[in-house]
Amino acid sequence: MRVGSSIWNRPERGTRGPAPGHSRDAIVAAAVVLADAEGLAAVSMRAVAGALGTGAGSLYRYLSSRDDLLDLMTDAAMAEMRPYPDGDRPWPDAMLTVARRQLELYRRHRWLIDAATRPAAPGPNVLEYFDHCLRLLAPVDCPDAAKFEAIAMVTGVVTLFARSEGAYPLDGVDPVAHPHLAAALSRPSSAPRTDLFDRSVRSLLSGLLAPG
Amino acid sequence: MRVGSSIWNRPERGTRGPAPGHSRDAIVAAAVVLADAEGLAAVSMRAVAGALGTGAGSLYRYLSSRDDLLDLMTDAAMAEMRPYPDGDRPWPDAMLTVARRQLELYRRHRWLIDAATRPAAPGPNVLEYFDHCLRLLAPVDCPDAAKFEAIAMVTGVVTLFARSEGAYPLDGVDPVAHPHLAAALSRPSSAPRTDLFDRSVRSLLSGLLAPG
DNA sequence: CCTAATCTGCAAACGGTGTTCGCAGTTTAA
DNA sequence: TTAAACTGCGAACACCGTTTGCAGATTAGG
Repeated sequence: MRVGSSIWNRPERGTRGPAPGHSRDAIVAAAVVLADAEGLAAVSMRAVAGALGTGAGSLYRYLSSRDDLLDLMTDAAMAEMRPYPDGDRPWPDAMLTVARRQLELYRRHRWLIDAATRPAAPGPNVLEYFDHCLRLLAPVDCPDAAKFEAIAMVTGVVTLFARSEGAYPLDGVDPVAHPHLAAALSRPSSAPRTDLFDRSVRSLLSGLLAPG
Repeated sequence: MRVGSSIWNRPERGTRGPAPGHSRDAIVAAAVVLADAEGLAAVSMRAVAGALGTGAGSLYRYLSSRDDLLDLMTDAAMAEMRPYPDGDRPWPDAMLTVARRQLELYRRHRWLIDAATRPAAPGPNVLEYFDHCLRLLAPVDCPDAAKFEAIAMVTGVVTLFARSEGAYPLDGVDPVAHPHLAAALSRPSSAPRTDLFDRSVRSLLSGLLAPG
């Protein structure tokens, strides 16, 4: 994890040579279109290059790996988190607003769930996200480390919810082997709780950011 | 998601033909050893077959795809969750114990973080896990749906913690672009909170399982 | 017991992937 | 003007999951 070799501080091109026919932004934009339409697995170097009318090998003039492309895609999507709410509301409300925006972002770009979960060096828009969350948490009286952890946990919970929205329901459970499970599944489900997301975020925040 | 074609109710072999030289369990065990040592990406059909002294194509006599193998690996690892705690302790303590066991499981098999996150039909040991959690939550007075959601959320938070333990620290943040972030990173971190995991799980449980 | 159906192991092949490399041509710095 | 550095490109490499065809072994049914 040498920061010097990261995609975020490597220049897009040198000063010599002919003008490049493409750009990082154009490549990333094409990859995002592809991922939105057909999922992250469809984002192959050949497919992205094909969308730009070139060959797979040519992309390596702009990126050093497919992982770089995924990092750039992730950061480009995080730019859609703007604008961030002001700090004039109670901080739990403001954080919940940010979390909701993020959940909508994950719905808009389902591939982000996988792309953002991958270990990677955070790009400028991810850093901006962290920075704004810290700003919203400024009135909270607790150690910085706890704030970091709380932000990371809220972010993670958003991904959990986004993931769960595409999950399959349980079915065909053996009532002998798993009695409690079968019983719970056989009971008619009462009214769905629409506020599950809000409750999760709020209880996590209050639990992790208690003063001390 | 036809349950009839799932790996969990397909017989391992028919009645005719010579005795097979391998077994699903042996294949899964070899794959787990490989994943423990070199990660999930190293679990290729060729590598697993090589560890068993055969060819990649031969594995398809026992499994129908690599996804099947990953499903079997996941369920095999979940078997290590046993034994489950009794229901004679307060349910938040019991659930926390289960969550801690799961975190240890994820530390032992880091590949499980990725394998279990993948959408898949739950195997018998995963169903058993759910069943035991529901048993522990039997004294709680709230809808079954809320219990399902709480269990899923606790499970997800465990994966979040397991993932975060392998993350890289932030570094080299521009104090002009991200003032709050740079300030928080420059302040000396106080004593680490060792009870972050417990607090997260407990606050989630209390927030999601409030009576009603 | 014999035949036919079925299974096993194996090696080769297919289409796909990310990535590297060499080459020809173009632009710029010195 | 020369040399360095860059561009695009296509072929190639080493993998990957999976399919297929075949020889040999086993078993079920008559």
